[in-house]
Amino acid sequence: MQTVVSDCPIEDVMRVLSGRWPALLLYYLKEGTRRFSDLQRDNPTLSHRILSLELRKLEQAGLVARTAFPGYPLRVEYDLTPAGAQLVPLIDGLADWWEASASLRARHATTAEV
Amino acid sequence: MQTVVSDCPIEDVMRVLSGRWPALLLYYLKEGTRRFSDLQRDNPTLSHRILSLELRKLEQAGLVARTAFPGYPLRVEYDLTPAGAQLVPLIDGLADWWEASASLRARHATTAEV
DNA sequence: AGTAAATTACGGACATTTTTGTAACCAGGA
DNA sequence: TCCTGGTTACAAAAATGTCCGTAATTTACT
Repeated sequence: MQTVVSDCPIEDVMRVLSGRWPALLLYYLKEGTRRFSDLQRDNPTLSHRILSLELRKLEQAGLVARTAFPGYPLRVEYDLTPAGAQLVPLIDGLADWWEASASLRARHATTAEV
Repeated sequence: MQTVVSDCPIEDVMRVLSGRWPALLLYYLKEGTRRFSDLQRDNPTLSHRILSLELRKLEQAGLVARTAFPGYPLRVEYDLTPAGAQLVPLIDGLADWWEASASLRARHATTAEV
């Protein structure tokens, strides 16, 4: 997913949102500021290395802001940027569509055919 | 991206939309009925094997309908299902958000910092 | 006082799994 | 023979994970 094959902006969007974690992380962050370890505890199946990589990706995309505090045990906080906050309702929309269209999808799904 | 780690429907949504092709294919299909070979020509960098797999994924998810006609040179048509058609505007929303938030994202992006 | 251990947020090397792609093959007509 | 819409076997690449190390400081123990 590195080369661009169309000029649609949707391709850039999916480059950032693709994968299991980005949308989920945005969901956790929409609740407010979270520390690295909070996010780690929130989803135990996500290794800290991947968490780190995903956060960096979201940061570079400008959706998440990282704030590091100097001090004893390190402390780093993550928040949504304004752009990230704007995105959240759109993702909510997708989730709502998924639930609302469940019967519609089931009717047309391959596996549902008799 | 096969195991479920949360109970959020967004995870199911991303399982279907993740990757470079799903959103793009929906975009082509929103213009109307497309044949396999049409979609192949529309994006030349997509191998016909992957096209086949992606279409099958979208079909199983109930977003795309496949219609095979009997006959000489095979003919198979793909269309959006009602659920798929409902999804398109949401994807458009993401694309719009991406363009509208460009400056906002740039301001917060890691690489933009001085 | 000295030493060991814990905490937090990573980074690097490496292994494994998943995804994506390539090449070749099939059917059944025109 | 070519066309269409696939499939299968195999190869490459990308995503994801495990394990270990590091920094600086507090706490725990003796």
